[in-house]
Amino acid sequence: MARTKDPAIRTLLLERAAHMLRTREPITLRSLVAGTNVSTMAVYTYFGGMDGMWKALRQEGFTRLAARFTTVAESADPVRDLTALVAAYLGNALDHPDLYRVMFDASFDLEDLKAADATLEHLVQAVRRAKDAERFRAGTDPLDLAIQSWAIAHGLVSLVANGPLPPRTLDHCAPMLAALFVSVGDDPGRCRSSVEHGWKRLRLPEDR
Amino acid sequence: MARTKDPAIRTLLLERAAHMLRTREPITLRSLVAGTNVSTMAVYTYFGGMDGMWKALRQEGFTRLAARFTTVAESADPVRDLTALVAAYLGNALDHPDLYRVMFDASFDLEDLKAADATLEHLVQAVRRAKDAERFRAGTDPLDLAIQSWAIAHGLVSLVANGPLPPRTLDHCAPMLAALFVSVGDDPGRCRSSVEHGWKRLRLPEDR
DNA sequence: CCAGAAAACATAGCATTGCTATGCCATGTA
DNA sequence: TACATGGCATAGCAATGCTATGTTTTCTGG
Repeated sequence: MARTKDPAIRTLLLERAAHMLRTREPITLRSLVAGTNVSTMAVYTYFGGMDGMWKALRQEGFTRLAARFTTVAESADPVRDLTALVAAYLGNALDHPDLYRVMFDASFDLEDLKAADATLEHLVQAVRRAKDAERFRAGTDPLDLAIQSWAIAHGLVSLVANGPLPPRTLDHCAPMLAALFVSVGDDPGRCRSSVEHGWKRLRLPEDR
Repeated sequence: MARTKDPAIRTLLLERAAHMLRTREPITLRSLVAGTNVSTMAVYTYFGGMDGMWKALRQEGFTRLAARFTTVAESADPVRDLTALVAAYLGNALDHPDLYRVMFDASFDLEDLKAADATLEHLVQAVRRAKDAERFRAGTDPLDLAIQSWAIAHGLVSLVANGPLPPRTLDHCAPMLAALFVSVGDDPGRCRSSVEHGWKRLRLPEDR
């Protein structure tokens, strides 16, 4: 009945946007389509405008984060796994700092919230497993502890990604997580070991 | 030898910008000077451009934060005071959420860093007093613990101010701080009491 | 007291931004 | 095979930040 959209163009634009974000090129409507052989109108047919493009890019960021979370294998030690998830969170943010900034920029709408919730759910599950393994007290709310872990990770990484603090600041994450886990009932000795093992998954950049 | 700048114009523009930020009006070069009887050039003579204006606004934000910190009276309980400082931090961010967003937006330069360091120093001093009072272990680095407290506050408040999480999320701050303080040696019972007393200073908005 | 100069200030115009109006063309359907 | 629908290209719009240029004001040196 009519011409159909080509999804390849959508991903082409998104990848180009992500690339320009990495290379610190300013992303404008015209600079985005320059070089490609699509016109500015493509941005409107596929995203409804630049705002929609930024939103799609934000979604892409959460998708990548979720993908990275799935690479964290489940072990017999759920506290280790939880720490590893947080380490993966930091690693993802460090690998794509500009994308991370975009993800938590202004204008969080309902769809973004769902994406954020989906990634948060990974943490919730890990907390739940730790609670089932009786590492955490029975009264512990998995969602609460997941949010607290998230807040620690996000607080550190956003202070680092936005400039105020140097990358080595992220080393504070492990002891902070350990303090948090101990406060909800984990044995200090075991906790330290679990966090250390989980934390090893994070590879920090050299230039810090 | 020449005409001199009128500092009143500078503060007029800054206050107007802060007001427009609160009322969610888009701040553009022309909209900023509209209504006032200064021309667009004033923005360039006083700030060197819109970027400079945003930077000045960021500085203003840190100044307000520092002013709020000074309202936190020193008591005999340094852990309580430290908690009260963090509560003041959250309160300030909640009172001026848009200004807070601007403060931690992109483009942190050296001057912004100094302003941030100055406010961080308040926390460092509080930690130092707590350490002197032997609430924290001797090996505790005041700067480290201050940064960790900052990260908790910033993580929570930025997740709230940017949308993903509801305001009541900030309630997590007190237990997180307590967990952190206990992890560096404070007695759990005393810590809980101190944090509770310091936390009371925060007045959360009703609509949460 | 008064020229002169330097800096604040006003006006106008520039390139660039995101967006929309308009027409063309490809493609799936009847 | 005709046609209508929606993707696509072009051109142009208002608004943005900024700069060039002239005017006015005010401090200074003689």
